[in-house]
Amino acid sequence: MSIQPKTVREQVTNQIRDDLLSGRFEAGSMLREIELASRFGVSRGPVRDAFIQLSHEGYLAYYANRGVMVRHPPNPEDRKFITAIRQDIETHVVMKGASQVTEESLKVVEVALDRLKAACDAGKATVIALRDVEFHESVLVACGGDDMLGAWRQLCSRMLLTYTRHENYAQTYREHFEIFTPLADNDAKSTVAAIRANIR
Amino acid sequence: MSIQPKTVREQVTNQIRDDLLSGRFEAGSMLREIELASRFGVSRGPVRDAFIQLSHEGYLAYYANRGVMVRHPPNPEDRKFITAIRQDIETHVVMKGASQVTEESLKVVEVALDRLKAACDAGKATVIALRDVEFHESVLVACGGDDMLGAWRQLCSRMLLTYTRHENYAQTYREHFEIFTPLADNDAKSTVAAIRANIR
DNA sequence: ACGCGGTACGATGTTAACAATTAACAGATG
DNA sequence: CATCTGTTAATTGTTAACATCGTACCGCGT
Repeated sequence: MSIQPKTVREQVTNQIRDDLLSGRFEAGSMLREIELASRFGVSRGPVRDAFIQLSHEGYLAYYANRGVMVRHPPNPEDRKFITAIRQDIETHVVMKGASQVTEESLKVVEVALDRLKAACDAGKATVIALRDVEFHESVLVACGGDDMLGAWRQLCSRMLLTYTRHENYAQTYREHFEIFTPLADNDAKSTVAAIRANIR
Repeated sequence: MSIQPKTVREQVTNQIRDDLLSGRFEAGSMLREIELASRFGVSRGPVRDAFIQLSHEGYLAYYANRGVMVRHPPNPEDRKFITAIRQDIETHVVMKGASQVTEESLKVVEVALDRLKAACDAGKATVIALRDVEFHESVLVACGGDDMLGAWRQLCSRMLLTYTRHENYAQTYREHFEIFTPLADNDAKSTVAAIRANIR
């Protein structure tokens, strides 16, 4: 069921994003196309594409003719504000689309939930963070929130850099399970309530 | 003072964006790298980069191995919601940063205002829309809102596709002038009030 | 010592050729 | 007749070579 990215560009993008989230690149440092290209054994093209993409996702800052810089995480003040906006967007999309969730799209959400569970069991914080976001994204997609997805991703990417969660991984899973259950019943209000309890 | 984009990629990106905003590409149609590359007299590389960028800005939808599709404008319901989020973001950033606007960054805002005025005088709606957004962006940058800029751009790009304004171009300019004036005095509250009156 | 300018190097920007993938279509097959 | 499969044309994905830009360094003149 899990779909492996096929193009080199996607693989490179995902790998670099993972490294960024794991803090393997120092904030403020410059990333070089050649270095990463040789590390992955590919040409500069896909790496370049990945840089553009990750710049737009908010992880990197692009400077023409000079390269990309690893961005710093948002400050606590902005972080709080971003959280609020995120809540608003998810609320809006779910309220509007929960009633029309199909069996098919619900399946995708369920897969995302399973993957989150696996990550929680494994206990790797950075992976959990990623799966956490992916779950929320699947919910938005299921509710037909494509129009809002881009902006939402921007906000989330900034958040991921400072992902902090209670140590209780079991609860992380439980909170998301409690989003899934009402969603499966097309119960918008309860779904939103669970989401608002989870995002904080 | 006006800064011409230097790289081919930027020029191509801007040109395609303009065409999209002017409705010269039909929503739902596919865009081909070769066709646009030959039209601009450049190779596929920069066009490809532009496609990635514009996909992330929300104008195009990217399908691996198949190309990019011109996206449809947001429906009225989403449009209303997006407007509200935009207001919130601009309010947040200005409230936080209006007091630390430098002479230098204010100059950029002023240039943006002049360009908007020129567009209003000329009376070309699509150009006005672009300059309108650029003005707001310059305000955000001046207030140090880099962290929020990506998400904000996403939202605006969706809006631009359905840009509707009163026919009174002079008033469009006036409204923005009234944002600029308090900003120059580092008056956050009045600036925000003017912004909220303008975004609707 | 300090400032200035030229030069060399390393990086990104761009290009064109080649590889891989997709979708449509024709023909075989049941 | 419907369906499956192999072919083909068109398009995107990837690569490596070349062009251009920015920076650091070094020598020169003051």
